[in-house]
Amino acid sequence: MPVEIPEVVIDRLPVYARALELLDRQGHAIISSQELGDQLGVTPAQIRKDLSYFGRFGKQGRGYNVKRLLEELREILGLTRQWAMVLVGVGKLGRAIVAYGGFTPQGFRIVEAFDADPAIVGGEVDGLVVKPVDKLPEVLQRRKIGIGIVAVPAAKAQEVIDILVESGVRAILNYAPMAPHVPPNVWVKDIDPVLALQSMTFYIKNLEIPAK
Amino acid sequence: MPVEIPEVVIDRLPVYARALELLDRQGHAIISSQELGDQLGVTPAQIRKDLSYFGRFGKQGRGYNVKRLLEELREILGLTRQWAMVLVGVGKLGRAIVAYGGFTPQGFRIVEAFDADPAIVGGEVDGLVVKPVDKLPEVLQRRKIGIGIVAVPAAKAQEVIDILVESGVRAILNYAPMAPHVPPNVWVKDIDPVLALQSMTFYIKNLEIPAK
DNA sequence: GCTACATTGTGCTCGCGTGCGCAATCACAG
DNA sequence: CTGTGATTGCGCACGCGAGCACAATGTAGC
Repeated sequence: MPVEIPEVVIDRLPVYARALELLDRQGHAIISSQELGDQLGVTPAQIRKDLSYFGRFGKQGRGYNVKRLLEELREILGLTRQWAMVLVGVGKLGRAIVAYGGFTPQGFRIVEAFDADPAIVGGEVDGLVVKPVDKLPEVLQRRKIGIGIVAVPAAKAQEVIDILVESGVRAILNYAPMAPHVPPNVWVKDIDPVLALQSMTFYIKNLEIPAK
Repeated sequence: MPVEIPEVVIDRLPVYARALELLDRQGHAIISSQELGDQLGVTPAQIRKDLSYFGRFGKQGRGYNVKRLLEELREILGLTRQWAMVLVGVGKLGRAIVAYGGFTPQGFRIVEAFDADPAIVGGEVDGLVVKPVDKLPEVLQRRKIGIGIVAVPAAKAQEVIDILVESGVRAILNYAPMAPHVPPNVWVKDIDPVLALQSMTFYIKNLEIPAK
């Protein structure tokens, strides 16, 4: 089974997992690819094809056992363990990220915070003492942390990313509005609401009356 | 020129625009597709093909005039005007979004804020008085606002999205962790850091020592 | 246990986006 | 004004992902 799995497929798996979590909480024991597809806005064939990369989880004539499939997906995605993360950049955005309650229930936890500004270093955010960026390599390697969150100004971001990569981080969640350069064994996902807005305006620009 | 333009192309244009802004600020007057591609991590052919959907902006043997191309892109994307937006959901996340300084310099401004919680309604955030969600349709139609930001709990999000759509909103920036349903003439982009993390763990799950 | 029905798993096709390769074109030097 | 060098614009081909369609298979009812 050494078939190369397309990245788009991997990107969809967490979406399926989330839907299954909800279905489970709602008490649904079984679901068909048709129903799941309707809920998520994808074709049933898409779902079946995606899942078939990893095994045969369904039963003909019935569908998928919700709990079972959810567990399989969590296993595939590596979500059965806790993930420790470091935050770099404890400005306004960084503080909002720390305060964001969405990570912890999914097993992601920020365990260290860093900043370059001496005025911020030493301070406390949500129980974490902010450390200077110089200490990043040491702390990362000692604690074997694999995920970094970048919330520094765009101009400083590549520098920070380089340090994270050199310190052994393998996944980066980048909030800085820039295009990161990383080696092929490191994964980056950008969180960029402005880019999202700027592409949507293309479609609506002719249809909206300018705001005064 | 009624050629259908792929959505992926539209998604890349803001990325080009941002790079050009930086180049302009740095004093570069001209840039080739090769150089721009190197900076952004895309192939030069990609950039040239994308731009060719909209016109001929370059000069053979030279490259692209940075200021000129930036202006063209801003025009294409509808970024030459101000965009008014409404925020729905003034909890912790909503407040962080209002406080986020990245929208305004790009011409996007939150001009109204709504919430369902009576304890929040009437309060003030960043100069905006929070209004009850029942007032959404009225305010949206009167002020002709075309963009909505959703920052309510997942369970309430579809309901809010339905109201936004009915009230004439054409673009939605969705921070709720769910899969929205909208008619084909409405555009949605999801901002979902957890999904981003959950797909990256697939690639690094075998390589990281579990955090204790 | 047999029949009718539903839904999966998958081979295959189709369409679209990506990138190649080259002709067209522009700047500049001499 | 002609030659050289560089870079664009674009026709075309390739590859990959999405979805169709059907055989395989499990379930439930009688």
